[in-house]
Amino acid sequence: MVSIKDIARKAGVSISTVSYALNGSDKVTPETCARILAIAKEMNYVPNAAARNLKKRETRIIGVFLTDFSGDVYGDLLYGIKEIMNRKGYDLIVCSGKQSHRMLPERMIDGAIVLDQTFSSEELLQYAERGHKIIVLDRELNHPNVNQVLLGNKAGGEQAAERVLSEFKGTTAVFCLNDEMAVGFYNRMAGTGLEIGRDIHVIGFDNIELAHYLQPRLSTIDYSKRKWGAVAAGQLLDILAGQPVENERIYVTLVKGDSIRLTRQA
Amino acid sequence: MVSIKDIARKAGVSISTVSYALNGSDKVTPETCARILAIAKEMNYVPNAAARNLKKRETRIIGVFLTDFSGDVYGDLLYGIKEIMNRKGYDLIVCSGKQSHRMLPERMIDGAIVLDQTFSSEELLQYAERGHKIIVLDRELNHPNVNQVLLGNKAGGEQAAERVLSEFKGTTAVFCLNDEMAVGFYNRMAGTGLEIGRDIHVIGFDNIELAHYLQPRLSTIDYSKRKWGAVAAGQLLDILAGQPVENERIYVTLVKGDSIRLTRQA
DNA sequence: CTGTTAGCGCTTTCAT
DNA sequence: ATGAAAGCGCTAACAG
Repeated sequence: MVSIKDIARKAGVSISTVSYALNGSDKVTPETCARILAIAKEMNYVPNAAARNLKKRETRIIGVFLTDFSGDVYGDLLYGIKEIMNRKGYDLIVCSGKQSHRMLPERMIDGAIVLDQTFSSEELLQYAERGHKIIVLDRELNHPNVNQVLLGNKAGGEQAAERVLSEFKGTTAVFCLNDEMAVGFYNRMAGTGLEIGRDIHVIGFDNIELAHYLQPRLSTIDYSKRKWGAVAAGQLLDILAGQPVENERIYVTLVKGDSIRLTRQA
Repeated sequence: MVSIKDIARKAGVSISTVSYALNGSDKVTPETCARILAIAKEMNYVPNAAARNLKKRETRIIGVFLTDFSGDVYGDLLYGIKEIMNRKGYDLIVCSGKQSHRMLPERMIDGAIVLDQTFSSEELLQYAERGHKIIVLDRELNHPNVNQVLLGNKAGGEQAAERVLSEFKGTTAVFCLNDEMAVGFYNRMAGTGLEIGRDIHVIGFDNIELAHYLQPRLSTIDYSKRKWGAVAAGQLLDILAGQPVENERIYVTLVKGDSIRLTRQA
């Protein structure tokens, strides 16, 4: 493994000069800099992340914690996060499972975006208390180092559901937690003689792609997953920079399908 | 940030004793060990990953590189990988995008599983040449530090497709790269008057959940994504341990739908 | 069984 | 403009 020490030796300069050159400092003459860079390239030098992290006390990586890796929802969400993070020179890693709980306290990442109920609120609060910066997407949590971006608002979210239920005149209504559960419900209903949209009414959440292809087409609550991620990322960057931020909510809307029938137009 | 130095001071021992105690070495008496552990806990000590990584020259983390985070395929694949990795005390991080290309050379991870064509084969070969261990899922690559797990085999894979095409007697057959493309193709065909399964025949790959809900039901190539991931993980662990491994293939099978009609039963 | 010590590779003051 | 040197937090000889 070639280190700056090797480069320094070969270039006949000190390691600090190499470090400066490698980091584009203007403390080194363009000539020296160019020479060092050339030697570094020739020697296939690659900086060592652990050493840099240890010294700088930051990794420029943020972690996203998910309950699992499956599901249609995460793709856009992560895209939204990544887009914002990369723009600010932060890298993104996605983690799941028990072992991932060490990442934040052991300082492998500079901050976290959490959509994973296996992190208890006490645990997160403890991290926050130690100075770690966290955005939660799946709960409310009050701490200077924690911010939240939740779904729904007075103009859309729960109100849409409430309106649906209040206007609904049928016999049985089912409000599924999300579209995936709705799909499971569809499957369970198949062959029972009960018809969705007539005998039983279903409404989902997330508006996954599959919802469009169900028969009858699923009514569901939609929102921009990418926006959700982007807002979360922006907030994390802000609190990492020591700026105060307000909690935010992502608008949600009702996408009408045929799995539920209302008396009036929704 | 509390370090082993702080613990050592408080416990009245040296930092090496603390380190030994923390790592469960039998070089420390149970009493000393217990006392140190208690103090560590009391002080909310958490080890610093960067320092450990720097010293030990390993991170016990492996990276999975994907072209993007979306899609139905990755969930099971990652589950398969994680299951095996965690069992051996390795952590898993999932990465995507340009910045993720630094992870391996900068030694933030001990090895990589690649399903991402934005990594050129030359790039991967270069990493392998420097000693990094890699499993590729999306190409063939011959190097002692690289292994591959590809889909398909003589009994299933390409042969299924070949058989489908050879037995097919219609006018137009479309072999989509994967189910997602097939879905796009269905949508493009909608309202054209052409009927899938009669005028145009389609076969996909991956057997994503959505395939079951398409009308007509999509014929597709199926395989165990979880197995794919598990085999890849197992191979990576083997080459990390310095053991020789053989390239492997994952069996694939044809799932017959109504999007293609064969003369004989497939 | 415990302590001393020498780094791992890097950044960054401070001196020259 | 460059170098010397300290030290980030940890592990692991080696010495006692």
